Amino acid sequence: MHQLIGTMGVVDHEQGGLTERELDAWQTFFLMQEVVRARIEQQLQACGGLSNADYTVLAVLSEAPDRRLRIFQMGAALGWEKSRLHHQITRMCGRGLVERQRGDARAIHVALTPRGHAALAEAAPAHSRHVRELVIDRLTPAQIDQLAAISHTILDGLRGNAPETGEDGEAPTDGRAGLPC
Amino acid sequence: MHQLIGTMGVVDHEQGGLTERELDAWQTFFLMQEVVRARIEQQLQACGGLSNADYTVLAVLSEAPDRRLRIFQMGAALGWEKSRLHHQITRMCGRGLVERQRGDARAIHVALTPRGHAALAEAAPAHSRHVRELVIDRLTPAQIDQLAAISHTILDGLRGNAPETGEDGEAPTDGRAGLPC
DNA sequence: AACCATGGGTTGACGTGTCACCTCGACGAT
DNA sequence: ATCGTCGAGGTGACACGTCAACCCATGGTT
Repeated sequence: MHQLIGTMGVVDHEQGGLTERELDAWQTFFLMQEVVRARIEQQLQACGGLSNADYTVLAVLSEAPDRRLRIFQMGAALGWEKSRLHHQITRMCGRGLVERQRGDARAIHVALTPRGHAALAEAAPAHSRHVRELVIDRLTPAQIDQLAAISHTILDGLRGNAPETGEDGEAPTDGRAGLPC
Repeated sequence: MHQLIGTMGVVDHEQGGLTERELDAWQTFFLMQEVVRARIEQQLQACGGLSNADYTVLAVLSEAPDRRLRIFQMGAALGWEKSRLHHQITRMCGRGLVERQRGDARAIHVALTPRGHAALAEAAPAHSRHVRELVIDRLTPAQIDQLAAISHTILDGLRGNAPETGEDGEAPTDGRAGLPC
């Protein structure tokens, strides 16, 4: 089925410079990650009607001190944008999985409801069994460590060069004539 | 910033059974993949206004025999659902990146327009440079091979257990009483 | 006091992806 | 000839994420 034509066109080899091996690694990784993501999402949806985002939020909340967190704390914990989190929580509130609690001044907490906790408890075993089937059990212990090491390395690299959110120092005067490449 | 609380709650260790190392590998992998995805998307959007999906479609088309493909061929090549592809192509048609061509009987081809080819050619070098920065150059050659091997292994495993699209043999008579776990 | 900067939180519009369902021509069996 | 069905393609509703802008309380500056 999948032909692995992935993410890179002919145009690349000459100019950007990825060797055949690098290209293959990247394309295969990218496809794999897409498919794994999709499968996880489907499985979670099928057994319990949670999205992966739902599950993640529930999991983080269930680990929190009082089963509740302030939004920006969750954002920091998950590495999510506040806006994404807001929308997510709004949707989950609508389904009764979590609730917003306005603590006296300014502080808004998001708390796990009994319903949310039940949903998590019900979905968790099947979910981790599924992760095991799809990924963990396919790999040798050595490969699992390799994957962890690779992921850590890449993440560390990413922490360095931030996605330039108005870094104030770039092309100060020109009127955005061309593309910001 | 990121705290790696990832995708799994306390509930898991006991029941579903992932060891600490496995859990860490999975969570780190998942986070890494999310962040890499997001960065690639941002970069592509910033230089040339393409989404990653756009880029992929353009790349596949640019490699095709006559710079055109039938939709289902593209679907097979990319491993995408026909519906996703349809929406994607509709959007890209709207922007003049590709065009639909109705060949005499039944066959509908999607063809790269000059505009689409130009967009791809413009985006490609920066894109592969970016892939290099984010991923390839962070890893040792050995790690690149490991990543490729791991990805291939997982993908092969996935080809086996399909996502059960009406496999005709499951729970034939009951009225969907509980959850389909 | 008036001012503005910051940051937590919100909102809306938009692009993306999935699901379930629909159309329609081709083809085979009766 | 009619029916069934199969596969290519399309459609609409909805969930998810991102972006940019906004609200508003806090906490300095002057």
